[in-house]
Amino acid sequence: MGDEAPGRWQNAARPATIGDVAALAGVSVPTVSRVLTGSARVSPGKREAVEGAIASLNYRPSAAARALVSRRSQVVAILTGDTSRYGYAETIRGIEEAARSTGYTVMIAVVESAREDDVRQAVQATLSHSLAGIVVLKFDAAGVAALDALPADIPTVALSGVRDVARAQALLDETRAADELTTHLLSLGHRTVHHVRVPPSRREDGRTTGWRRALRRAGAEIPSPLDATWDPASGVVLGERLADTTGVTAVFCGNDEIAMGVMRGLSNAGRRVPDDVSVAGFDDHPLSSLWSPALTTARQNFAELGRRGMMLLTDEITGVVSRRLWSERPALIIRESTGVAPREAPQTQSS
Amino acid sequence: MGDEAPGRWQNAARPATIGDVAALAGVSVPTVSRVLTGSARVSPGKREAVEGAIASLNYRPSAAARALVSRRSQVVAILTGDTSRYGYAETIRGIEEAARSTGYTVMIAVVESAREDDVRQAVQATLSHSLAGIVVLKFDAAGVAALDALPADIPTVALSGVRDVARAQALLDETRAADELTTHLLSLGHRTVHHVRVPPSRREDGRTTGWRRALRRAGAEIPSPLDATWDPASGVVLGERLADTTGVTAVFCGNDEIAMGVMRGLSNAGRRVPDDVSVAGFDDHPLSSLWSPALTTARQNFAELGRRGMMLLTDEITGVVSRRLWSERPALIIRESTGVAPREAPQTQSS
DNA sequence: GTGAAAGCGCTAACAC
DNA sequence: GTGTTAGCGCTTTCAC
Repeated sequence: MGDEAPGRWQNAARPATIGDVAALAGVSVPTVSRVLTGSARVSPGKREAVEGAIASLNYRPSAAARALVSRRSQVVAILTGDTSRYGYAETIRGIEEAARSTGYTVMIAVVESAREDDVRQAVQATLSHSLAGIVVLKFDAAGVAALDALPADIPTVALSGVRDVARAQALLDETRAADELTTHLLSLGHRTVHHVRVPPSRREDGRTTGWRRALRRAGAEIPSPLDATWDPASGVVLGERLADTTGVTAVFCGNDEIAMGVMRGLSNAGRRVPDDVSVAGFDDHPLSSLWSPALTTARQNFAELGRRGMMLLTDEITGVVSRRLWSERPALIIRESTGVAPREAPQTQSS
Repeated sequence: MGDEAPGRWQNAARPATIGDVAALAGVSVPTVSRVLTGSARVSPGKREAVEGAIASLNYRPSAAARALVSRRSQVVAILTGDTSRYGYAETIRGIEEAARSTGYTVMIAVVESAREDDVRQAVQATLSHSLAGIVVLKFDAAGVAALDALPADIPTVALSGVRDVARAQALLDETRAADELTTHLLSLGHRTVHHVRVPPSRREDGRTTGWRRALRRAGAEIPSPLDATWDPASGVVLGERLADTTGVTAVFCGNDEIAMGVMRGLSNAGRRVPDDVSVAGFDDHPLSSLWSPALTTARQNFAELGRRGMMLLTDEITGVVSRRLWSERPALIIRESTGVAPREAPQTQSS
């Protein structure tokens, strides 16, 4: 034995197993398991021995083995079309916070587009990892498609702006908020409100629906919405175009970043905000209050949406009976970018 | 048999296993495994039978069982102090993109603070999930502490602005970029450059070091840096304070969002940017080019940092010999917020 | 309370 | 090429 290389196998990087703990503590493997999971009473003496062994071996139970045998997991997946844009990132932060405080770990699966192979790839990758449940961000077409592709037998929560009775859901009532914001603009004397929308998740998003509803109720003309991309710079071109359009005195934008682009475009074209044109955004982005002029908007509490969604998911997982719905109305934030309509609509300045 | 409730067990929600596939295809379990993993040649006939069975059973291999037996995993963890702020979110997006294109799934573990229990909790939670490797965002004190707490025997990559020879690393050379930006400001005739920094990851971050180095080299006075929080609004107060300080004609801010706050504060105090005071940021935030005046900054390609970091991790995992380092210098973006120094330093306006 | 035995779904080692 | 055997690290019966 003296010939053997010292610790050739013993000191290998193999992590300690439950068997090592049991051996060191002088108990059986199931007893260690009972201490770990608290599934049954263990005598104080053995419990201490086990805890000592765990500490001295720096033992960590294998999540893979646990998931395999118990058919349960402490991992929740987030299925989403994006991770870094403001609303998405904040929602993910909320989910992660609530998950961590409940002992879950989050896994992220990005659905690149609503194309069938992208959706299938994301769903397959997700489902192969034994999961406790799934949170789907139904913020865009990719998220909507992903939710549709999910089997019904796994705990799932949908996060979005549109009610969907089939699943547990947390939502921000953006239709109501957009209605209020548009109505506020009309109350300032604007004859109508133009609309620049971000890429919709379905035919039409709540923000557009609420805007349309408010105009219809007021009997105002309903201009065709302009389509921006997610890139704030796309708003610049649209702002310049709106500056060239007769009768534009108020613009409601799908989010604050697009609104900032639109304001830049308007100002490139010599229009002053809010003197010539009022501009409102949506979300209450952290930079909106610092912008000049500070942006009128509707505050969407995305982090809270994520937290509440995760709480609903916990209910789904544990089988707790709940309303399966959480909803909040974004609050109007009136700042400097909106004001009373100009006495007469400014004329087109270009050529 | 006719008495048995139809499909009482057969149709239970139990997902198909490799055994089900083998039975349906009329082959052995290992043969199915060989088709799945491509670990050995399988005759075309059996391969087709297996693929047919997989499709008709909608079979998905269990990641838990695979990880358990093969001691390998297709999951990489991201250890980070934050998920939603701009640089973090973009970096995570880059990691996820590169991971997905290589067949990995990402798991997120947030380290709440650099406090020992927060770090231990996050590290333990991470390591219990059998992982292929770990990417650590060393952007803040929490990330630095987490990296230190990680065992050396698991593939790891550090992402940050400071060189660290012990580990594979991707970095953005912010020291050089901050030096360049400061030097640019001095070349515009400013006698010195004030500095507002974001919370540093260590004693001092590269941005501050580069700023200090440029001032020292030029023989300029080195003012004490001002400390902002991560909240852009914290810049407003500092901007107002700088407006009250004699001799402030140029300010270099730790990131663009703080710079926007500082500009708002300066403008609250009646200072014009860049006529009275030049302001530079760092990062090239998507809104920086839309701000009025458009922000001078250094572009940090965080998404690329994430992608490159993930590629380095793949090398670490597969044992490919590589330089274990990727680095890029942020490019200077000169826009409207910086200009030549005013003829004489503006006097304090307050009281 | 505690241990022995079984087995989760899969891959690795080894025959043939 | 293909099947048989063994076993990854745990939890879960089931005796005692």
